Amino acid sequence: MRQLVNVFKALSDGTRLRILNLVSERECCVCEVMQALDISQTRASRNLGILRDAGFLKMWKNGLWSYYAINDRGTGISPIDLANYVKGSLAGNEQASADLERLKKTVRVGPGCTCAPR
Amino acid sequence: MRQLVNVFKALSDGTRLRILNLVSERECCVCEVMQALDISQTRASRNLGILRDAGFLKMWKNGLWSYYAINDRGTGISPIDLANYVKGSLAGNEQASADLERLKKTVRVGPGCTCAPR
DNA sequence: AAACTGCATGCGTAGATGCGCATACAAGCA
DNA sequence: TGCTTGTATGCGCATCTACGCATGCAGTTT
Repeated sequence: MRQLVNVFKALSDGTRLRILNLVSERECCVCEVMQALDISQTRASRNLGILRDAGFLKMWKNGLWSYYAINDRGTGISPIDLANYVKGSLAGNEQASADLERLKKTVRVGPGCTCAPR
Repeated sequence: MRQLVNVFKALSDGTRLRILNLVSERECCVCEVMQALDISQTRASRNLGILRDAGFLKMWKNGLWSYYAINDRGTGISPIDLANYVKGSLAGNEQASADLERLKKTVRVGPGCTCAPR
């Protein structure tokens, strides 16, 4: 659960989406990201690190430079099927399973509470 | 961009992931979510609203009750291909396009900065 | 009409987040 | 060994976020 939340947190920032857009094009070092996005070094480095920690990017060093690229060994994760994705990801989750169990025991509070959509 | 960020922000919370897990099972009214997740009414209502605003859920009222269900008319989005998804989503984005343009004009600062991975 | 019920929301607060500044660090060069 | 350079990080601050409390509101029941 926490891991899944962190994956989405990593994507919850415009700067990081822009970085992913860049790095999807080709691998980049920090200075290239700074220039391409016109952002500070701190900002570039920090957000690249967040994306790496979340599993989206891999990083390697070559001399003074740190290179970042899409992590092809990442955990597989599109908003139409995202709800389904979430459901699937929580399939073995203890808390989520418990939620589903309690859902079954849920009391339909009112008399008219029979859920008729549309 | 902002819209895409909001989609991910909506997913950046454990309570909301749990709610999605529930509502994927079947439509729910607020009181059911409260009970199944063992959370307050305020918390259930607010997070259901956030998921609705982000496009994940549809909502309809029936008497006193508000029902929520997966919005099947949502914009299509899945972390293996999520980076690719982001890239695709930003394809027509003005800022992202400008980023890519500036990337082309990027100066490779150092002499050894020729990006040799692995 | 009054009381009740399920849900939404303004407000306040504690904690999380983004990022600039300054600095640390490691690698290359003189 | 110093000096330079590309990158990482501790700290502080402004802002955002989640959520409880209290209350508002609409629909139902009596």
